[in-house]
Amino acid sequence: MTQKILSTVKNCGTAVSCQDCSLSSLCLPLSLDGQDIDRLDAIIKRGRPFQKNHTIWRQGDDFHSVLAIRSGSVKSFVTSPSGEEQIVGFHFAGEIIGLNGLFNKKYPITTVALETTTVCDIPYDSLDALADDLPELKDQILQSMSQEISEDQQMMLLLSKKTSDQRLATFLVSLSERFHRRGYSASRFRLTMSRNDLGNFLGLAVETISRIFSKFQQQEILRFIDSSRDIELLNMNKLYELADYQDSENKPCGTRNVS
Amino acid sequence: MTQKILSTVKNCGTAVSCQDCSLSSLCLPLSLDGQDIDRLDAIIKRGRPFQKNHTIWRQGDDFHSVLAIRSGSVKSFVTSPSGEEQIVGFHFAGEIIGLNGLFNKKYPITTVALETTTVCDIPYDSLDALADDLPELKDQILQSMSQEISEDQQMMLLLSKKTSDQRLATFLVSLSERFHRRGYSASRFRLTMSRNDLGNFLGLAVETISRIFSKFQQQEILRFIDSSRDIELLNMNKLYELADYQDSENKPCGTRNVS
DNA sequence: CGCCATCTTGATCAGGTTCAATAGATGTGG
DNA sequence: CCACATCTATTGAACCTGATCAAGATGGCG
Repeated sequence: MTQKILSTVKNCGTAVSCQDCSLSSLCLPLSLDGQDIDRLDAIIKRGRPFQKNHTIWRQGDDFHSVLAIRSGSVKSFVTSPSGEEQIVGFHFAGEIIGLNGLFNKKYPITTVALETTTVCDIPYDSLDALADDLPELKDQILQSMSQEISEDQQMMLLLSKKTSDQRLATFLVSLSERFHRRGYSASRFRLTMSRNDLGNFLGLAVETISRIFSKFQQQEILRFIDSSRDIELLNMNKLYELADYQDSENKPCGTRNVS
Repeated sequence: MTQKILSTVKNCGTAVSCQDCSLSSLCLPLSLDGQDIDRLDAIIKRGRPFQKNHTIWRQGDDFHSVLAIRSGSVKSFVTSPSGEEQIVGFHFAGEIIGLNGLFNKKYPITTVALETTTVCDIPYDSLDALADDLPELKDQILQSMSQEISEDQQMMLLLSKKTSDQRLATFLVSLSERFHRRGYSASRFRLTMSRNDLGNFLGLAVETISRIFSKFQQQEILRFIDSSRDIELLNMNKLYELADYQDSENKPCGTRNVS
């Protein structure tokens, strides 16, 4: 069983239509018929890639677009008045970002590319007009925001109640499932964020992240391949056990032995 | 300057219409004209009060209604597979609960009354039908969900980065502003949740909450009147300073000296 | 009035942070 | 292409905030 791994994702080209895009079924999983997709297709702009560390938008910026990530990954964070930053999410190819800026007309978070990242740009004006005509589109947006709320609340539980081991295990399991759902390997992928970002997200110091990775390697729960960013999960059962994870019923089968 | 305090809120009666309800401007701040309000009014059910500790709905229950709280207060929490509970929000008179159950058709959280609580019940079927006709209603729902996301992300920052003192200060400042916005005193109100609930919400042990309240009293930042639930904030500036609060620009003026 | 919940306070403990030093990776220009 | 500079990751040791355990105090409610 050979599964493609994340690094094989390629920008599907700048001239391709939504209908033909390999991400279409993930990107906006709309129940739109052909004609509606064409309309969406017509308003989407495909820009040039963002470089690593490029700020895509800043907290407080006027809302202008929703983006579908075609390849690469980003982090999003809120900044407190005193300048402290809290990463509130990572996003990967096939995911939509910027939706919750729609209704205040301002982006509530800052979003930065973790690596070279290509996106489809869905400008606000056109989206708004389209959404007025298509109730299904609004429903999709609502669905997606509803899911975001649930995820954020799971995150509150993690930050409030879980130990450092449990936090990292939860994170890995959740990444694994996200990749699996999109057709990538559930057990082997690249961590595109730094240890610092990881610690920030999970409410832990960098050093703690490092120590837990070392411990997990020693316990043969996981290992790194070539670099500290390419990870292979060796004992999914143990990870799930540690994580006390919400969706453990849906865990991908046969993930114990790899590729 | 005498402001009504929270305990003076009364159920506005079971026969009153939305239009005449004293909460109408808070409850659903819809830009609905008279006719639309009448339609909403027609579908709202006004049931009898929930007793303290009554479970209004449980995580995973089929979605049936959105509720507008007319008087009283509730807590909402998520439960992890292993049974750990994390309170993700408190809600008071004039607030709407249950919206994010709408699109999975299941309530994603459990909601329990903190005291005797009366609500307006807006049944799902009717709401759904109404929302299809009224794009503004959907926009209101989106707006409200968008705000929830931002609040949850502020909460992530709090749980991940703030000290125990800062957490409690942030909580008090945020409660104060919520009450102020609804016309109640910003400096004196009742904490309807237990120290346990507070600790759970803020990611701290009960004992820690107790100790910080004691410390804050000693520093004359606040005091309790008659009981450990009736609080008066004496030094709002100090609280804001501790809290590093998002909306400190909007803080109510003249809240330093009380009533 | 008395019981059980909730709240407070004290003493000890521990998980995770901080500080510090080293090792490894990445990138740049000569 | 290698040498140097910089950024990122790992590991160790000391420390500290908040948790836990334990014992009273308060108070709401039958």
